[in-house]
Amino acid sequence: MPAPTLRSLARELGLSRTTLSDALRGSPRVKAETVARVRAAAKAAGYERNPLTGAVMSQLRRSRGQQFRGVLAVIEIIEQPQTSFGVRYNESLAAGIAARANDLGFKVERFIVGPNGVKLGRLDTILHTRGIQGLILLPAVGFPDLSELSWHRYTAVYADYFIDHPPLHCVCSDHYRSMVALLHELHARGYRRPGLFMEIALDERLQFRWEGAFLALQKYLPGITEVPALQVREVTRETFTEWFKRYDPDVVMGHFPVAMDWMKACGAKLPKSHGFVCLNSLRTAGDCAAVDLRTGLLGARAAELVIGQLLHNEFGVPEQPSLTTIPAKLIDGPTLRPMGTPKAKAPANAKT
Amino acid sequence: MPAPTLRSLARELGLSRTTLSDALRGSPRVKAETVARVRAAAKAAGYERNPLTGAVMSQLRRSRGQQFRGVLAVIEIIEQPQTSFGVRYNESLAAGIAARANDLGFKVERFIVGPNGVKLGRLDTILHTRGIQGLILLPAVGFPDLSELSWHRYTAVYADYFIDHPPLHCVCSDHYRSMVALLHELHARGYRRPGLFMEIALDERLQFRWEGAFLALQKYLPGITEVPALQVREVTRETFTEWFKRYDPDVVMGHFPVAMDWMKACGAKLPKSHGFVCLNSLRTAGDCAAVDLRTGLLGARAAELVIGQLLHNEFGVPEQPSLTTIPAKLIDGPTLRPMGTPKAKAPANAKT
DNA sequence: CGAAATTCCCTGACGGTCCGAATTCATTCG
DNA sequence: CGAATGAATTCGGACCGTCAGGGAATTTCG
Repeated sequence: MPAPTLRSLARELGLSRTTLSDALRGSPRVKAETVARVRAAAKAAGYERNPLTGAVMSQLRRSRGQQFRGVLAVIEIIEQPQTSFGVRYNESLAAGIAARANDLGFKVERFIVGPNGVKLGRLDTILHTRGIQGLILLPAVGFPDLSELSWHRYTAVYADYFIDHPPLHCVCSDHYRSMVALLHELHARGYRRPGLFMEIALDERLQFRWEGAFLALQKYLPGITEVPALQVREVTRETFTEWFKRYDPDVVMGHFPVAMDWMKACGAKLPKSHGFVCLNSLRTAGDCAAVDLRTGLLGARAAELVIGQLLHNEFGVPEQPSLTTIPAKLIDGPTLRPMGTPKAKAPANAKT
Repeated sequence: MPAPTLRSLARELGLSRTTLSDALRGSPRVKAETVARVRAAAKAAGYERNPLTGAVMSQLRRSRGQQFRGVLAVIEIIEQPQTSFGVRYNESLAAGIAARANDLGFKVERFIVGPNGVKLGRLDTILHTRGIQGLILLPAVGFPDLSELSWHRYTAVYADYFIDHPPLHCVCSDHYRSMVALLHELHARGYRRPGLFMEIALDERLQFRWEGAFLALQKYLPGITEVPALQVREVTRETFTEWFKRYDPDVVMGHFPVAMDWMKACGAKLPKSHGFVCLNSLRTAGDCAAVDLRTGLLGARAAELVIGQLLHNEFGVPEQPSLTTIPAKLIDGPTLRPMGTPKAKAPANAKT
């Protein structure tokens, strides 16, 4: 059975398509009794109005091709003061979202939930009155709870690993794969004692994907000397220096570029004697090799997903949430030996 | 002067509205020269295509058609004889694909590439003559190369972790997350010496995500006694038994249910003294706890992605491939202690 | 040279909206 | 009492950009 349309439904009821349209939108032009009859029949026939279609038609009809844009809400949940890095990360995501949304005929509006923004209940009414149905949630500290929103009205994507309240589709960088690719690259450049330092909280929210990949690859890349990862609550100069001197990694990976100074203070020459890679290019000033998490692309993909769902009239919490990931990319820099550089010590009896 | 519309512009140029529409979207139905002329005129007149309007219209036109909207090709690349498990896995995926595709008005057809099927070049012509544009590639052993196909005609998804020739969107189970969830569950049930055995080849194609998660979580779950993973080229009774006796894990995870027999032969009682979880429910006969990789859901999601791209006229290799994953689910079974069972040894001085 | 394939463009139909016109029915006024 | 006014409802026309199918003109091939 083909999906019912306004016209087919009108024929069945012996009314005109116009009356149906007006009735379903609750126009005062139509008698209340007729409205009720039409709505009941529509429900019985399984007719579903696509609000986006309606909006487009309306604007089209009214204003002669004047550029009409749909609206996406980009929502930030800010419970505590943000770090400057967190701000950069979210801005970069938002820029990617805005760019892709614009290509697809949407504009974005930012909302902030929390002490310095609106309450969740207030957001719900704002979105409702503005007719906004597509939401993109920027990563929040901890595990946010948005189950209060009237989800039957919205379709949404969370730009982080997972969210349980409610369980939504997520879009995030593929940290595991990125670490794997990074280690392969470093290995190809001749590094054999890769070291990883990290604040536990950063990796914990990723379910330790950075370290998980690091541990597994240390085992399976040929010729590696294992260096235990430095995982601490807070990375300080003292703990780093102690670790660095004790295990002497030939390349260091971590989030904080300041570690380069600490390494130099230990006598390391970058890139001659040691290498360094920052695990997030947004934390650097461009003066070292770094991992680009492709936040712009992530935002773009998030926008695509939400807009696709809007066009297909899919609202509410998905039956089965999925996670969409994009691998990161290494940005080369002056803190790494280039490819093909002879290793510090040429292997005596190399055996591939 | 009011904003120009497709129709007004068409009148000026002496063309039909359809030709304008096709030209502006770059359809191959219109001569290149005409396209250029139209585009120039549109620019001069200040006509701007509204992508949202176009998308909505397209959606509307298509959905109105009969329920049959096209055919998806499900393609298997079989270079070597398949294992019976491999067959089950692919069949389960295919079933999920077919079900979801059917809901969305698509039919599926199976194709086999390889010694017992068609050559790649032949497949290309078959797909072309049949007018099939949406492809879903089932997992292949190794890293298949499909770059020969005329990709500008197709839109595709690969049902595995990654493919480089060409780089396509992929859909796969989230093995890392699944292992994390499994270890948390086992921990909650009181197990403290989880053990993992695996054939290297199985984990290698997943970039060691099973073991990566295992290694990381062993470090961070409280009260765990670490048991080294048994990673071997081929799991035999001898190697398993030696490992099992030496480290005495209190719960064993692995792909091969036969290990239960080997454990029993060592004196283990399931579930009383030891637990067992099979890492892929398709390998079991339903007689043990197992991880359900949700192949049906994966197939469904793959179908959704391809159909979404078809409906949006997105063909060719994506600009940036992404990976979509779905977490697995533990199927409880008689080889695990239920929740809340007192541990074998109550901790003397428990400290949460 | 005739038949078949290809290239290129057009007509017709479509869904949901807005606006003006048409229809019905009650009320008011000459 | 008949006609005019007005309010309450419903309908028809026109419109947006798209898609499916058709047809004329050109090229290719037997």
